Amino acid sequence: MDARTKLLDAVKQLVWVRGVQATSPNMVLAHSGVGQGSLYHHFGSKAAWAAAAIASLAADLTAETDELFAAHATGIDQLRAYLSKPRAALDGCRLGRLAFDPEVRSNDALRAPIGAYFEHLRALLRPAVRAAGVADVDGVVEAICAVVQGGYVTSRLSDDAAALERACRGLLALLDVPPPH
Amino acid sequence: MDARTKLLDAVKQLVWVRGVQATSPNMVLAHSGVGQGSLYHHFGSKAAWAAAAIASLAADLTAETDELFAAHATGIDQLRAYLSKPRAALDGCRLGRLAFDPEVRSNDALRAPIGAYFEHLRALLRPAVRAAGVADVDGVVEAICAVVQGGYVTSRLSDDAAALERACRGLLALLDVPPPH
DNA sequence: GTCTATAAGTGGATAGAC
DNA sequence: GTCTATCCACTTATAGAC
Repeated sequence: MDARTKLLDAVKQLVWVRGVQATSPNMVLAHSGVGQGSLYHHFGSKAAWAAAAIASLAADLTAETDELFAAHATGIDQLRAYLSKPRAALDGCRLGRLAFDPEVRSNDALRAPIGAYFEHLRALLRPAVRAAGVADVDGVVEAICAVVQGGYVTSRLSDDAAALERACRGLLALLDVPPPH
Repeated sequence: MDARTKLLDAVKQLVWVRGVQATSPNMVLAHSGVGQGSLYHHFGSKAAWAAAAIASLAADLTAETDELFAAHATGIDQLRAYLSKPRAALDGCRLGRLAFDPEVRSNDALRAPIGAYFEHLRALLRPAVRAAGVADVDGVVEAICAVVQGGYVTSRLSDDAAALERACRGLLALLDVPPPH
């Protein structure tokens, strides 16, 4: 594995668990086992490696989400699958957790790929929600995105991994989608 | 206004807009107009002033939420009021925005008062949700908390203040609560 | 109580040798 | 491409005078 790959993997991991602001060049070096010279050879600045990591995290999550939606034939099955998927509630969503990171807030190059992921997610959800026969399609699409992101938040703050599951289960009940098996 | 009050007000404002990790003693001095000696006289450390600010922000928000619930007689009206309340979507919830702040995550004295606020909110929501006649009361209570917190997240990441409103409106529709006026 | 001075440690980056 | 050395600013304090 070349140095650039090692660096990018280390940054992705650190950004997921600590965010951008709280990740320092020294941490990246320690976690990647690569030297300082290499970091600044492959990436010109902190903003550069943070942007590369966020773009890669967004690509990963987009691919996983596409796969999940493609694996189910009907809109109802897709909604059930999306809202019942196992999630590491206390770790946070690798993209959503960055919403209030000061360095993400102040740098549109970091924020934009995350916004694009959510726009893509809304596009996947829209036909599924329409199939569920609700009246306010856009409102329910946004509520589904929000319940997952907010579930991560309340789980973390209540130190209770079950809160996210409970919120998703509650929304499925309101959608009148029967739970899995 | 004495120095301690000026300091606490400045810290509360900074923690709201920047979080704990990204707020430095120097910023607190600049925003309060107070000298360095006073800061360390009134608060022994960064953790001390951060804890005082979070406790005070939690007390403020608890009081506002109690007032909102007390102002409405029926559970349905309370749910409508809670989910239609105007919110500064792009600023973030003053408590929820701290969920993934590294200094809050690593310090239970900072996290606990926020967890207590959400527990109090769940207790307010529970009878209202029960009155709405849903089957999965705890699930729907958690979904309501989560949709608000997640609405802040998707609003911020999509740079679209309307996303939070849309999510709340969608959830109200699923709850079969008619919108305000 | 409030001030100024000082300090050890880290963050983010550059320089120049190999 | 990778290494070590060096740099300045800032963070989080502590010390001691007033």
